[in-house]
Amino acid sequence: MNTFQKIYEAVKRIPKGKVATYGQIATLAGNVHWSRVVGYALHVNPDPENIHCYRVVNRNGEVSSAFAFGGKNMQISLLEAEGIQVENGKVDLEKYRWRAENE
DNA sequence: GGGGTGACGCGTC
DNA sequence: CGACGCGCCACCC
Repeated sequence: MNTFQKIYEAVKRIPKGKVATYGQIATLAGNVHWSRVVGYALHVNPDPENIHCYRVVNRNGEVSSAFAFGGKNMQISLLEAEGIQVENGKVDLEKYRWRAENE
């Protein structure tokens, strides 16, 4: 199991209508310090259809500005389509943050 | 083979 | 409360 593979698995675990932070993904993948690798892993995103990278937001709940797969607006639209309210490019982590430890 | 960078996170100043 | 630095891993030059 490669590091990237773990990250992808963690991202795929994010349920519909929920979002996860890079830190969450990094923790689920193995180490919280992999936050950078998580970003890079999603950057290469070999399987965007299965890897819902748009559900991953930074620690502030804000979508990545470098999300160039269709524009930041596209990511927000996808999140709203799942029932996630996005305000000013940010989501309410207190309400929409996926809590893996609660599963 | 070595060095620098990157869709980040957290602690400290 | 805002800004800066350090740490981790993988990829590119």
